[in-house]
Amino acid sequence: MEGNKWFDLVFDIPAHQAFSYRADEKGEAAVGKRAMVPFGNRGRDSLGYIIAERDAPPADLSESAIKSIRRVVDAEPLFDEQDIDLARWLAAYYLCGIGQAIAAMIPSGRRMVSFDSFFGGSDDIAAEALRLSAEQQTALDVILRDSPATPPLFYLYGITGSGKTEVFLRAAETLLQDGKSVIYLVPEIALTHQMAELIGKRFGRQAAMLHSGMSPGARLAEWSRIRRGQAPIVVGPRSAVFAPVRNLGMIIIDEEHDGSYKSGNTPRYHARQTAIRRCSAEGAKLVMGSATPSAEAWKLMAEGTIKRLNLSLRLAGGSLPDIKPVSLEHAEGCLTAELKEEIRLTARMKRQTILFLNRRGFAHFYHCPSCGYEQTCRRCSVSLTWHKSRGKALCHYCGYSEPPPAACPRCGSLEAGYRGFGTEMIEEEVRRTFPDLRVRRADADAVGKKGQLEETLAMFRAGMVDVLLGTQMVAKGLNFPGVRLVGVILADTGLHLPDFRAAERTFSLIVQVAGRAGRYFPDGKVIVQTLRMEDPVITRSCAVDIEGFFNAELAQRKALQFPPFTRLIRMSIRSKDAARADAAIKRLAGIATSGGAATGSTSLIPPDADMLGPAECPIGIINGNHRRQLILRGRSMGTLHAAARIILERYEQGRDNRVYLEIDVDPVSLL
DNA sequence: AGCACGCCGACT
DNA sequence: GTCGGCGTGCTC
Repeated sequence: MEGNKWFDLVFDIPAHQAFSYRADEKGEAAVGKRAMVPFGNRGRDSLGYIIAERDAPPADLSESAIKSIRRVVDAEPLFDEQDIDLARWLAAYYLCGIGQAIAAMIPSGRRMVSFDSFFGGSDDIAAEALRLSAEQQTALDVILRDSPATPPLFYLYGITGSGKTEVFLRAAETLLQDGKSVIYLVPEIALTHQMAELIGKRFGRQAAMLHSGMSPGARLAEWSRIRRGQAPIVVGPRSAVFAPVRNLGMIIIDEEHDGSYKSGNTPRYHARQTAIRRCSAEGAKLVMGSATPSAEAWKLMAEGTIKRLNLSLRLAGGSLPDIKPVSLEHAEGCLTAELKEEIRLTARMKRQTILFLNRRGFAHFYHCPSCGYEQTCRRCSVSLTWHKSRGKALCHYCGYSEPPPAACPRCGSLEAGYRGFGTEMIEEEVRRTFPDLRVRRADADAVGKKGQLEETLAMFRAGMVDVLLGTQMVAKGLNFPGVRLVGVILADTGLHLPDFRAAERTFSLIVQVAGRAGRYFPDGKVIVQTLRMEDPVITRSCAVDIEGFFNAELAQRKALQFPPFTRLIRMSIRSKDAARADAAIKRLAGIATSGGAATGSTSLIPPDADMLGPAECPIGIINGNHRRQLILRGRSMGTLHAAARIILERYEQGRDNRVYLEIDVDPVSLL
């Protein structure tokens, strides 16, 4: 009948199918809009994404079974065919529902909210008169040249301070002049602001920012502005890879090695992988950059798939700081004599110190020397962490706490106590050793309150703090001109983690932290304290020998058949009930190796692949959830995908409702 | 993912 | 007799 329309909708559920609905009465429905519809037995209407229009209802459905769209949410579409295409790819690659993929791509705000644009709507654009160095100019020329590769992949490889950002911005300017759009991805930290400020100055109102701290309504407003073509350059963290720019010319991935480019929840997409796909579908270039590339990128550069562009000089006149490994073996506390001496010297020079503590792994745990007892969380099986200010031992995964034991609970020894290095303990030792210095701590505990981190960093930048003590968050990308000394309290924490990327992460962390020192002066100094002076990861990171590190690391990965030489799909099971978790992972493994009990057929694992596990996860219990995992490992993602799809399909029939299955394609951490 | 349906055991 | 835990299956 003329005027009658039907639409296919998808929902944010694991199901891999669309549902057909009759058009709404007002006739506002259209592909790309969201709509409220009755769905299943749910009490209230569900939010669906309209992905297709049709002239007739599906043949296999009776007319009466089809419900109508109740209300259309959006006045204008939020996504188009190209976006739906990308969602289909995401769903197929990351093994999730199409609706889940769309939901991850689209802002969640229901109504647009006007907000103070970060850029203040200014039109005056600061013209950078800076001349590029020869290296920068060469890199820029290569990036802008037509390339036959699809997509063209480039990597600005250079030490911190070598001027990567300027090359990115120049390339962006040129593309914008050609009427193209640019997406500039940054890691998910304070860096977004720093970068946004720079880009706001440079591009004025043409720039848009999609920040995780924005309200859903503000995000939606910015999204619409981008979609209308009013902001051809977009800055943001990983989700900005979905920014609805028109005529995409280039995606930039700054600090490519950063772990925050991989999503931690479904769909667990990687912004790099997604960017490659987008660039290839839309004919755009992909330009990445870092001083410490990921192993994946390094291998692709070695093979020539990614064109490597070297930036070797520090522009501000500073040179790479001297990085000195120092043994912590015979130190009394957690500060070696060398480090203390340098802190003193730095203070006398009226300059600043950053002390970096990598807390992961085994920092500050309760240990009994006579019987070996360790105080661990009864729900999470990890060591409890001693927090002196609260007078409690805390679990870092679930928040469980216990009072400190007076004596060893198992053998009664009075020699038991807390060992290791926590930020609090170091803070105390630094304050005790240097009573006249102004010390501030920046870690997850100290920045609990909103704006406290910003305040601490602002004070540090303004020179009101002499020693900044902190974890990862002080390591990344922040530039403090007054810093002379960086001290790494214990470099080898994390090297013992049961994860094949432990060495890569430790290496890159040390090099990145070292880059914080002496960016603007030639006298930067880095002290790396370690209990493993001979460990090649430590010695090579102190020598900033990336070549040497990756030669060894990639040889190791190849020998052990780990990425980037293989691909992984991790399937993990989570349940409050240990027996259920065991049963579920066993069933999953059974399906993989024998096709499932019912069929009795042969293994679903492809000939060029194998299965690791099933096993308890390295952290066996988190928040009362028992965790099990198995890993499919193979040479090609194509065959792995095919196998995983069949395994999951069979697993779905007759699954236990109190068990959760999570799929991680290309997992970045196995913890 | 929700959520209802329908099936068995143990309680006011 | 019914309340309620738990497996099963569907959602246009």
